[in-house]
Parts: sequence; C-alpha cells; structure tokens
Amino acid sequence: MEQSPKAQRVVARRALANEIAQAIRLRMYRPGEWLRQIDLEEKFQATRFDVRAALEELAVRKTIEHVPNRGYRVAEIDLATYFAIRDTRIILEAGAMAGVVANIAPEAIERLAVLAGEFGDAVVSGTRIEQSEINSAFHHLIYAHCGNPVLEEMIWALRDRSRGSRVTVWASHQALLASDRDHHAMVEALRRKDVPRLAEIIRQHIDKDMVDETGQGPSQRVTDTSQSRGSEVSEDT
Amino acid sequence: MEQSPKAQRVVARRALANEIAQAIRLRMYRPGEWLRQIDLEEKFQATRFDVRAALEELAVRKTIEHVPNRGYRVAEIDLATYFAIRDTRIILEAGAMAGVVANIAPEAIERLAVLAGEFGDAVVSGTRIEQSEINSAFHHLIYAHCGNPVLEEMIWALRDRSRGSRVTVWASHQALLASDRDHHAMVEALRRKDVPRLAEIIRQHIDKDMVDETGQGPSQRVTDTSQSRGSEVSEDT
DNA sequence: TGCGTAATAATTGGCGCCAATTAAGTTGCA
DNA sequence: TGCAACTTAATTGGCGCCAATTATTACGCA
Repeated sequence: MEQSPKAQRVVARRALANEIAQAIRLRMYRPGEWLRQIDLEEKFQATRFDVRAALEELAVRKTIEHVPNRGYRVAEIDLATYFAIRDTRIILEAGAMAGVVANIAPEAIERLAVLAGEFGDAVVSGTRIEQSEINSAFHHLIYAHCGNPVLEEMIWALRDRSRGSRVTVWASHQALLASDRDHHAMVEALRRKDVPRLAEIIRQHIDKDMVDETGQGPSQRVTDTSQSRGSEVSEDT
Repeated sequence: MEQSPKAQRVVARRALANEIAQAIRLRMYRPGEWLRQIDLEEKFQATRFDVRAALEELAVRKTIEHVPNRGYRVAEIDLATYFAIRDTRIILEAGAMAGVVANIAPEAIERLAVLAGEFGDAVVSGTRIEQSEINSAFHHLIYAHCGNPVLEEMIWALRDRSRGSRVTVWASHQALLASDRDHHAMVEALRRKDVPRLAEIIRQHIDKDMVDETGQGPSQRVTDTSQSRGSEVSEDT
C-alpha cells in the first residue's frame, strides 16, 4: 500500500530535524553560527516550510536558539549552563545505572567490553571522530539497557544540548586515556553488578570529560555538591 | 519604546503554548480528547498559525500527541510509560535535593513550612484544585532552590508529561494525609540539612502519589531502584 | 581618514487560501 | 432490519507570496 502524500511530509519533516541535529552533532555547524533557511532548503532539498518546522522543533528541544527576526543559530551556552547540564547529566546517568544492572544481559556486557577495547585502539590510532563515535556507541549501548525509555531519551537530549559549547572534549591525551580506563572499569563493575561503583565511575567520567580540559575543577560546579556532600556525611551525627 | 509587531507575535505564540499547557494541567482537556484548532482559535483569540505553532511545540514537548490528518490530542500514556516517567522523576527530584540543601536560604525553608501548613488545611477543607495548586507551589518552591535551572526545567517538563494518564492522584483521603505528612517531614529534613533523608522522602512521596491509588505496588516498577537505594545511602561512608 | 546617516540588499516570518484527508450522514440493497 | 457503499461536511495541513525587519554598503561631512 502506498503512503499518502501528507503522511510522507510529516515523516520528512521529523527526519529533517534529525538530519540537522546530526549535522550539528558532527560540528558542521559551530556554536554561534547562523542556520540560514535558504541554505538549508538547498542543502537538504526541502521546502522552506519544512525547514522552518524542523528549526522550530530543534529550538524547542534547545539544540538551537531562536532570535526573532534574526533567525536560528546553534545555541552558544554559557559556562553556568554548561555546568548545570553536566550536573544534571551526572544525576541522570548515574541514576540509570540501577536499571542497567537489573536489566542488562551478559551478552550485552560482552559487546560493551568489545567496544571498550575498540575505543582503546582508537585512542592510539584513530581520528577524533572515530573516537567520538565509538564512545557514543559505548554509552548508547549502556543506556539502551536501562529499561526506561523516558530516561534514555532524556539522557540523549541532554547530551545534545551540551554540544553548544566551544569546549572541546578530550583536549589532552591524558583525558583520552582516562576515558579509556573508565570504560573498562565500567564493564568490570557491570560484571560484578556493583551499582554504587558504576555510579561513581560515571560521575567521575562525566566530570573529567566536561571539566578537565577547561582547567576548571569539579569543586567549582554551580550545584555545589561539595558542601552537600560534606553535610551528607556529617549531618546526622 | 514600543515593541515591534513581529516580536510581539513571537511572545504571543510562546504564551499561547503555555496557556494551552496550563489548560491541560487544569484538566480542561482530558487525556485522549482532541484539540480542535478552530476551537482553540476562538477560545484564545489567536490566529490559526499561532495555534498550530503552539500545538507543535507541545507535541515536541510530548504534552500532546500529533496524529497526521487527525490533529492533536492530549497524549494518553500507557502504564509502562507512566511508570517510566515516575522512575525518572524519582531520579531527578531525589537527585536535586543535594543542590537544594546547599543553596536554600532559611527564610525559604520557613516559606515552605507555611505552604506545608496550608496544604494540611486544604486537605480537610479545600477543593481538589486548591490542594493541587498548593502542592504544586510547595514543590515549585523547593526545586526553585536547587541551583540548577536545567534540572529544574526537566523536573517540570516530566511532571507535565505524567498528566496524560487517566490515573487520578490522591484517590483516597489516606493518600492526601500521607502527602501532608511527607511535606512536613521534608521541611524538617531541610532544616537539618539531611540530604539522604530528603531524597528518601521524595522517593516515597512520588511512589505514593503515582502508585497507591492504582493498587500497584512500588515493587513492580520498571527501573529497579531497590538495589541502588541501599547503596546510595552508604556510598560515601 | 573616521564616523554618522541614508539607501539598498538580504532574510525572516505572518497568514490566507485551498487541496488532501478523514469523519459523519445517507441511501440502497439483501 | 443490518450492512456496505456512496455522498456530503468538517477538519487538517502545505505552501507561496510579500510585508516587516535587519544587515550591508555607499555616501557625505567634519
């Protein structure tokens, strides 16, 4: 059976939004750069209306920013927002670990081990993009097993939002090696079904990826957890 | 200085989306009900274009659902999604507590205490809507102090999404009384800066609100947090 | 030459019209 | 009377046009 012309349009529009989002993910459009509607029309062979709908969708998803009468541009997030996203990611991704441990199958863990190994190889001999893609696949595979589609979706939405920063991940080779170690440690903790350990690794993993190379330490985060952490320990004496 | 006509339109459109969202929140439109564009035009005195933009925004935010050639309707979520939302809410809202304790001022805590008292009054003598509004205000005030706008926004977005269910909150008077007790317990824990206790109350609070009246126990949740519960308290000994 | 100002070009964005589609109503036939 | 096919009515949604707005360039004056 053939699909109706209208239904096709709806699909095309959703796909277009994802294509543009993908382009931003791949850094084809840099933070602060304007997304000119005419260019997008040609580049993606879409009508102006579809382009506008896609841009609006991305704006609602906060991937891009809308300035009236100026257009849409890749959101340039400030440091405070950057750290807010990081802290929220830590809460979500660490919180997902309980579900992952409860639901993941042993075979999936082994596939993760393979990916962790591939990342290690990419660290020494791969391009930045390869590293990024394998890293993405690794984390995708983990959260795909958290047993909670809503949570999974939120995690990816947040990861997309954090791309709007000019901060480059893995600025140093040290950081790459640390990431590599973390991945293997995660696999190991998964095998042992050690939820607290997993959560702790994730916490540090995100901290390192999003802080190390800016020279900004975890202690300077917006949501001050050093204080709360201390109080957590001492308060109920 | 007068604002340009175009800028005004943009503001109007965003406002319209929130107005419709508010109407859904107030249950003026029930889950499964179709939102006819012509009705909305008249009801909110807006152009068809603005209505459509607002509906699209709400659809992206998953408050409503879009069916091609049929229109938009209040999303009717299934039980699995309902529980997924609940589990994600628990992770987010419990996770926000560290920030709240770190950032909230004593005066704000006292304002919370007042609201907790008002809720208690409303339980015995108020309407369902009053109860709901005071409850909302109470939780709003808490999360407003978590020091993380991104986290705060996500919490409210999720709360909006969970309205699409037919499940009525506070089905029993028992549940209302339990909510009331929880609020006071939260204020008390806030005063003592007891993060783990606060998180635990929040967890149970959401569990009760979203489970009790369905007759479905917390043990049947999708994301199994019973394991992480023990670990989170003990993790940084 | 530098700066404020006016003309010009480029871009966004509002919206009305009508085709496509679905729902409701009606008729006819077994 | 029940059901199916057809007709009519109601609703959604695509999109092109052009006004509103902003950016750019050119110009004139101190």
